[in-house]
Amino acid sequence: MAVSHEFAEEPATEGSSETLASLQQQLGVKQHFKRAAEIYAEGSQSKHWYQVEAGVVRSVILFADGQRHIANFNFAGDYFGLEFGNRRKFSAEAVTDCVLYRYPRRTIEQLISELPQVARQLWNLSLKDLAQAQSRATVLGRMNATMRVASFLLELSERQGSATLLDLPMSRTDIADYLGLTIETTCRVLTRLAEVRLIGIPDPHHIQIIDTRALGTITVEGFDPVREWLSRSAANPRRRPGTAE
Amino acid sequence: MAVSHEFAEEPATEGSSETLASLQQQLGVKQHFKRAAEIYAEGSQSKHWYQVEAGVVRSVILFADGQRHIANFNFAGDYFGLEFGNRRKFSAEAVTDCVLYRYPRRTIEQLISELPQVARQLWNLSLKDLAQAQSRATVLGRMNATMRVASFLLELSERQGSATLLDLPMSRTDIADYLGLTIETTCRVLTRLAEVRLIGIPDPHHIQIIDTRALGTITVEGFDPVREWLSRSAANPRRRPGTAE
DNA sequence: CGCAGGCTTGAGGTTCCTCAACGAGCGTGG
DNA sequence: CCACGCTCGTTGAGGAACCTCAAGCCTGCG
Repeated sequence: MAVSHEFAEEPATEGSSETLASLQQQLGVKQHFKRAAEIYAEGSQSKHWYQVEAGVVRSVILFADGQRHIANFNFAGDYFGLEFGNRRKFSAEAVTDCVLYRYPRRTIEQLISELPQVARQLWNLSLKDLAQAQSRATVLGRMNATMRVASFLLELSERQGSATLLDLPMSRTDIADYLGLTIETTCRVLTRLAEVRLIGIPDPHHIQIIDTRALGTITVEGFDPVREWLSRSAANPRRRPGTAE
Repeated sequence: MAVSHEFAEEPATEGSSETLASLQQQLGVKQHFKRAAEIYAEGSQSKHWYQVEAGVVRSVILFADGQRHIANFNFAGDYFGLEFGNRRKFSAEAVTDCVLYRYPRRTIEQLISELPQVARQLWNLSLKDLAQAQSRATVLGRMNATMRVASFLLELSERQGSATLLDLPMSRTDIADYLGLTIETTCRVLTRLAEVRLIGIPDPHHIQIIDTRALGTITVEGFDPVREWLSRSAANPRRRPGTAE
């Protein structure tokens, strides 16, 4: 029931989001998935699409050589599973226990012809996904490890209402596969960001963002405090403030 | 009542695309752009969308540190410039001299409400762009330089009707910025692929694909003939690759 | 002929990956 | 209760891949 203000951020839509949201009672089937459960498999028929009511879902693709790539994380309110073509290009898995609404795909045709507003909303959802996918392509194509992690943290922060104490429900491996890094590099960067006091890591699944602005500077300008810190400590091996030893 | 046509199958562009295509005479304005001309600028208002009639267009984003990323190349028949939000996130530039149809964005609203088929087609275009953007994210996130170049050549081949003699209208710099590599690395990989006889390079803007299957193997399984060739030539300088032993 | 721009190639350096080990948390069973 | 195995996260050492810097080449053009 707590589903209300999904994609109401941009004024681009004329406040008609009620139309789409109101459908979930009529058409949606509520489903529960345990952590790590598969919601649908890569290559299977795309007969449904989904909305996350609670929990987190990841879209995963596996390579022949064993590599894994995560295309997206879907949080409460997000829609997913709308694809072109009849075959899934990614599998969807529950990162945490989660609750989903499931919609039959074939009703889309009716929705579109009967409710132009819904058609517009569905299209807008895809356009937003497109913008996000393009943004990720630039991240993966042009950013170094520190920038990628910083952008991930900021993205997560936005998704959580600009919170500074972030909840990281996914594993380090998930983050690495999302950012095109190895788990080791991901770990190291997080450690370094904590060492330079841009973030705090109270426990592996929570991150306190201390300096949002500096994190933004990293992603935009490529300034790398990790490297900065390394050269500083090399030039001036005096112990940094804060760390025991 | 129910539309029997389920979902558009594989041949998505054909069949119902007449509706959308037939609009270009009524609504489209034909425009010409010289090579390297800017069609629209990053940050400008998105008041139009386009279809390429002839030539090639690139979508470009610039970073504060001077880095450049190409989100997409658009060839004859492609649509581009449909975005979420009112501001361009990328600029569009003519790779070659080109001819475009320009459509006013505001007519979309009318089209959608009056012609559900058109709404469906527009949405499908975005879904295809989305799939392609996600595919590129995995390429940039998980493939090494050789795999990226190979996948680029195959993509180009498909776009050109599975041709084996490819036309490369864009510069090496463009390719590098599209693949998230430097121009030097791009050059080197192409040279190596030619040395191992997977491709031929009659001139810098044409590439002959000699072994499509092997190129596919590179992208799918990660097998790297460049590396293979390097180690072989080190161990046995006269042996030619291509036959397993 | 000289110049400019795009392409190619080489040498050296940096980043990130690979391999390896270790520790913390946690459920299971003795 | 502790021992044990297991997963996940963290850290270090060394190497590979790619980038940076630099030079040389080719073609087209004034």
